[in-house]
Amino acid sequence: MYRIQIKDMDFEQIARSGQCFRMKVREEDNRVWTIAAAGEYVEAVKEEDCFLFSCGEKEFEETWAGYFDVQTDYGCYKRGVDSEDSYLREAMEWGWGVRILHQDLWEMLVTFLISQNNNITRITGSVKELCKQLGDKRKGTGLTMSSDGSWEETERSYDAFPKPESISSAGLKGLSGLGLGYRDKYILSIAKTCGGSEGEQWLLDLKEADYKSAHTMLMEQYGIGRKVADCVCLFGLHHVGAFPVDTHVRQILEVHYPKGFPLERYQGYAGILQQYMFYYKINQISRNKLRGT
DNA sequence: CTACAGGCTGGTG
DNA sequence: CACCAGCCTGTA
Repeated sequence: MYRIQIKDMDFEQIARSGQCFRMKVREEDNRVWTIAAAGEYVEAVKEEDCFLFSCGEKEFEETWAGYFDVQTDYGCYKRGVDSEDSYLREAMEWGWGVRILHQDLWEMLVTFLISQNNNITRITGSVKELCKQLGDKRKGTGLTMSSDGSWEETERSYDAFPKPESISSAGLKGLSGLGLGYRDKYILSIAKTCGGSEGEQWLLDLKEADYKSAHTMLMEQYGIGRKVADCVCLFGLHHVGAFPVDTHVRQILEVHYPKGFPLERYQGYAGILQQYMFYYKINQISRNKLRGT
């Protein structure tokens, strides 16, 4: 186990911000967050003023510190926002613990192909089922509270995200029943692109490319348009200047930024601000419930 | 029942 | 170029 203090971070908010679909609370104990990413698995709980992870310090530093973007000070971004911009201010206040995760590129390609013209509930279900059907079964370590009230490490099994080759060999037939709908052919196509040594090289090239070239490379792929390409850039390549415009963000822009979002002002990190606004928007319903309206 | 999901493709004007 | 019908299907 490993304890660490991380500012500006909240699991609930990150999990509900629509950037990852494999982070959820344990059914048996809703204090425990389960996180599966890039073939690894970890569980974590929030304590007084820090977080407790089920892994050791070494694994945390090698895998999860990067994943949760802990080295980045989000306070800087928040302070840089226009004090006159009340919408963005409110959004950041509401989603104070939102961060942009460093997620696996291949997983983001598949996940955001699934996300198109789709809703979060169904995306989550499809990703879960995809891993269950085609991913490796693995053993990981989780957290369980013992009778004396202290946390202890316990073994868990989980489904890893399937490799490109697993999806390719499954074919359209193997992808049916996952609730993918017409997106199945896009998933199969990207699996073929990413599979083998040639596919690995393509992924490496993508990682080395700058935002603009990466976006172009992504747009060339079957089923990937402007929005999905931007999501992959932001969540899979950590080009935080990428600013995905979906139906929600478009509505936000129409209502709150009729003259356009000030991208020039926030050049290089507008994607982070987009995430606060997106989170604020999609959780509007639960926010209204809290207010009693 | 209809409308709509963190859109994209392919065809048309 | 701009425009847009059609697409799978679960959920509100």
